[in-house]
Amino acid sequence: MDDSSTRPRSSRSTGSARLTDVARVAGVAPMTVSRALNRPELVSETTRLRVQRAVLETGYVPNRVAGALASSRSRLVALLVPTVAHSLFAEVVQTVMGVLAPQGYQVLLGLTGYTPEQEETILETVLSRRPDGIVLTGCRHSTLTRQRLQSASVPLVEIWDMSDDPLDMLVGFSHEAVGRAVAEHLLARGYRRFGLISADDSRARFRVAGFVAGLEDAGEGEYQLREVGTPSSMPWGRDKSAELLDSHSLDAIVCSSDILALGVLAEAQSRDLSVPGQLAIMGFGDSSYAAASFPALSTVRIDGAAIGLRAAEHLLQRMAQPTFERAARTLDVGFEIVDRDTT
Amino acid sequence: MDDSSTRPRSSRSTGSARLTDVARVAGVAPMTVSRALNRPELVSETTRLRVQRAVLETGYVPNRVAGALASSRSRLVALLVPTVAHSLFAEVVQTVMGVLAPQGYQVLLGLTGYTPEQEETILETVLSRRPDGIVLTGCRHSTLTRQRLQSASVPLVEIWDMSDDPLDMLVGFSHEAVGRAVAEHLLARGYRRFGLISADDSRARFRVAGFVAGLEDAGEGEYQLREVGTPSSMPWGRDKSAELLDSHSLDAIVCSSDILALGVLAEAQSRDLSVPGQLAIMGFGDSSYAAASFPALSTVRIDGAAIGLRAAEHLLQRMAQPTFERAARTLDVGFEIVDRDTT
DNA sequence: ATACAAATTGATTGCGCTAACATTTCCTCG
DNA sequence: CGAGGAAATGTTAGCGCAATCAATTTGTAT
Repeated sequence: MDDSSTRPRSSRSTGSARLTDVARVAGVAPMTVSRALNRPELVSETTRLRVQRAVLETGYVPNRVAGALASSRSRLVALLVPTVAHSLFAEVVQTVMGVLAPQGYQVLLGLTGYTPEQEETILETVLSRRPDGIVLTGCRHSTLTRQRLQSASVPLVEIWDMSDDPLDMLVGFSHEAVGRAVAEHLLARGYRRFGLISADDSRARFRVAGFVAGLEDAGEGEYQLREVGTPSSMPWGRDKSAELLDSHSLDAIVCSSDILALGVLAEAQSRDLSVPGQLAIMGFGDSSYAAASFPALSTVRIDGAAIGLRAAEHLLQRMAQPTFERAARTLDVGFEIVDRDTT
Repeated sequence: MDDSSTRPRSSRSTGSARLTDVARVAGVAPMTVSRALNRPELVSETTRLRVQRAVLETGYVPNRVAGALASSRSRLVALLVPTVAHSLFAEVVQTVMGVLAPQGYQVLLGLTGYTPEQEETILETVLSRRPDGIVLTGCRHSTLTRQRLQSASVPLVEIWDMSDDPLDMLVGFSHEAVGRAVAEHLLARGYRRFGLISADDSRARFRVAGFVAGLEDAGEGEYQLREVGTPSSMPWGRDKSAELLDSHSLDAIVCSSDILALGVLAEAQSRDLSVPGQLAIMGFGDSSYAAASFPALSTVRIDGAAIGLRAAEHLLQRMAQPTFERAARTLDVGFEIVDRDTT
């Protein structure tokens, strides 16, 4: 009999169909419904179909909140990036989600800005959701952040950076190496007097440090540094380059992002400086528009998709085998200097 | 007494500190700890401090999964966009999160691609988390999607589109109106023979339809349409414009995104066509690089930040007052034709 | 047929928290 | 100084699901 008319409900219930409702309609035990939905291979074909029909009839939508509590598996991955308003991080988000979604993981997105304080706050709220895995941008975290991550013992991938002692897994590239490579590249092309325009975030600073180290190693070149606030934008690039050009005689300006470089380019054009004849310009990121600017922007290409892909894959592997391989795994995806028409 | 040495734990427990552990250390009831953390105004100053100290001592991180189950409030907002690899949607994500995070809401991100099927799948998994609110891109949903949204009765904002019968709240602009406005604008400038390069997503198609309607209303102009796949890219723009220019004599090419327009621009330059003298080009979106291309790209500006902001605000209001004002609220944020140097 | 293992289904219990109500403590005022 | 109410705290009982183990059915070999 199917007397589904009366069902007692406490005042705290949400009112929507539950597992037990489906079970009653299908004429099986709640546990069997749970299995039919989550581990169909444990259930006979006939009951599976009956359950399926009952689900449709009741309009049942599983409550994964309850499921997560009961099983201590949230099927949630936290993804923490500074921003999505930057195409490189957007690419990472896009790729990570593309890999995780088919595996049944949902993504809890967190924007940390560029400050450790915000990272700390957001990490706490994120951990309270008990994610099965975390992808975290950067390797420099506050002490509290490191403590929390360690005691949470959640599979973790740090991305977008290199470190000698990652907390768990790591997929990225060395910002210092980028800076050095750019320095060597530009020195080789004969540029000597550099302006540096850098965002005030820690990774951009590492690239600057690498650049300076590159000059020192070569024993050549001099530089002027200007920092800009976040988010980087064309006006920042334009203003700071104007400042630099007004006060110094420069061969080249190196920027911590393509968008800043575009601002520099605009400033150069407004001064009728030939690029790269009178002023060379170097960006960072190889954004989609870098190739389309005129002249086409020289820059450093970072493969955000590769980082996202590998990070997600590592995470999946670790989540599937939580105990296996606790040794840190580090992957350097490298970078590439793209020599277009501004250097 | 503080005999916190032995605490019985079932095999199903996760092992980390719970509310009861904090309560024992603080010497109060679990419920008091819950209140001290979630509704501190209900708790005396002294106990609040004792609880705070106990939290630090135990390293307690609240389990919001359990909290959500018990209270039927997840403090989760689902945000569904086609992609974040497009700066306009990234801007929406950025803004929505910027508004919601300070209010204690976390964001569950879903990428729907541009297909109703994916939207359907993702919506189901999203609903299983029992979000307190949903921001959904677009107004055209499958029947199942509409049913699910209605029976879930979750505060909902549809964005990025206009509709006469929104499911709940709506913040966007009319794609048809964009198409018409572009048609009128270009006709007024004397262009008559148009190429249209459009992505194969429904909203881009509406803009095309609007454009065509604009031509028909004016009784002037002719057009050739080419559709491209997603994601849009410079090569798509370049290839399709080459195809169009090879077979037709055109005054202007209208694209469904700036990145396509950049491809058209590249093709025009490779053919030594003067822009806009021999070929005018129109983009869509006013991406950051539109102003930086050479010549600077004419386009249609959409204020993604405004959409995200208003959508989040509407959602917050509705979530705070679930029963109040069930009447649909619609907001048209409009758009603006940005006339730069390619038209 | 009978015994035994494998496959399938069911009953119980608890994940960690908060709603709802009960109780105690504190304060105010006649 | 005790009544009465407000403020603070405690107790109980789930939220909806899956881990666990028990019970049943099915299949198979002798």
